[in-house]
Amino acid sequence: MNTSFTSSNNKSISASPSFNDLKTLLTFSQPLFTLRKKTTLITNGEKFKGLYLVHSGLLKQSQLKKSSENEIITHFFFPGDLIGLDSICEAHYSGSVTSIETSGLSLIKFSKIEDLPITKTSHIQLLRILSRSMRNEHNRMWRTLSQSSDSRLAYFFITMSSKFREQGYSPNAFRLPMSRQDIANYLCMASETVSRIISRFENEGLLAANGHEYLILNPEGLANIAEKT
Amino acid sequence: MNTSFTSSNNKSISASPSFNDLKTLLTFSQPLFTLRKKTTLITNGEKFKGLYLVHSGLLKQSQLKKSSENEIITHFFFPGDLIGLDSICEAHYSGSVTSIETSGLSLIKFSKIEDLPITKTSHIQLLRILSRSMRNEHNRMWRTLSQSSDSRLAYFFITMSSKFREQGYSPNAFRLPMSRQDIANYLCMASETVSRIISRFENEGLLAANGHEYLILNPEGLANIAEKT
DNA sequence: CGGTGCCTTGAACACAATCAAGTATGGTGG
DNA sequence: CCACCATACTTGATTGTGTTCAAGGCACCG
Repeated sequence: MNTSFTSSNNKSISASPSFNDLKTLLTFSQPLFTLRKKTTLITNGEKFKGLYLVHSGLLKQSQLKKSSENEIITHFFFPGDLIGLDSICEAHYSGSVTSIETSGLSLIKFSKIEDLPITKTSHIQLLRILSRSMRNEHNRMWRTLSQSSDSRLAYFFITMSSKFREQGYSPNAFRLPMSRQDIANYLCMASETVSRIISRFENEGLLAANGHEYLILNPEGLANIAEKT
Repeated sequence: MNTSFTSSNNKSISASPSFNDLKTLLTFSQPLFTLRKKTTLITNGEKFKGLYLVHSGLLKQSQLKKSSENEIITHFFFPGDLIGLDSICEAHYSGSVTSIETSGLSLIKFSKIEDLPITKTSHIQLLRILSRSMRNEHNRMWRTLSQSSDSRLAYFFITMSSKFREQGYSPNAFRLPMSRQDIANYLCMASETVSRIISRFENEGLLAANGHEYLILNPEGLANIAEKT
């Protein structure tokens, strides 16, 4: 493995947008527990138990299609993310959630929203979080739908890059634990296509990839590709 | 025009899921007003003013892509639907909303969520509505992303059919005021593709289309196509 | 070492977009 | 009411992007 890549994303979570908005909610948080890599946290159709807060690691939420056995990944959960937002007010979780890396989690337990003995203010906070995540989803949706594979993948790297920047890590050198197949399922393409485009990006000097380690060499170039149809 | 098609969807709205959940909210509803066909209700980036309740007609919400001039339609709003749910807790609406048919609307006015002097119960109702619409969005998203054009269009007709059934109209004979182009933009395909598939469905005896009037002849057949990849 | 899983690369194919006519339809003015 | 035009819709031919199928490479681990 090439050691010129810096992999420094293993410290505990710091500030994330969710945290400031959710102070009240977090007082309900139960003790932190560890989930080994490639372990299922939530199975498909499981009863809603509350929200999970990710402290470390990486998880994926996926829907399995009945017809074929290929999955579609609807979310990656990074440290600071809340798992289950799309199931608040529902009886069951949607899809299944599995850890990609060994992850640290805590459960914010409530079976129904009414069980939360919290104030009007925190309800508004919840509303705001839901609303924001809805808009993000929406944004991601039409991007994925209407853009070429090239711009989707370029945008993916840009998003990852700013995620690391927000958390105080280098935005230009990071490790993504998910496999090519996972990235492909997230962006709705074949893993071969992901490989091919990454190779091309490397030839064009946009980035360097070594296994799961990535170096962003030309952020502007990537941004240009992400923005064009 | 073939008169064997029954077009009976011009009575006022009846029960819709939203209504039971939103009684409190609806007390804020301002007087009903009329919007002529092909008129803009919300321009892109407009300041958030509140939710609009659709009483009659049909509207579309769309994002325009800067690069090309083709739009992507993110929502159709039928009677009983609320416009602006994805912008609650935001300063601005997302995208623009335009009437396809002459429509009757009322505004539920509030600039910020805090302005709503409503109870904890109604906040929970709002949360529930947001949550549900988030899940529906999600569902639609992965469908559109991962299914073939055939199954997307088949699913579209099935969805429309059950929408009419829910509102007490015939699920097998209805009028859809939107153009082929609108349907295409909603499903993220070319209008030619919509035409072609509809023609094929007609040849296969699944449905009959005459302008904007549609007859569902074989719901099970359509459902089969919708369910397969 | 030999295995297993993941990734890369090549070649052929398929689906849907685009380009290009040609055909209805609806609205307007004479 | 009809002639006309503009717009929407349909259909065909061609192209291109991305999938699928297939083979080979590379690293990790026993």
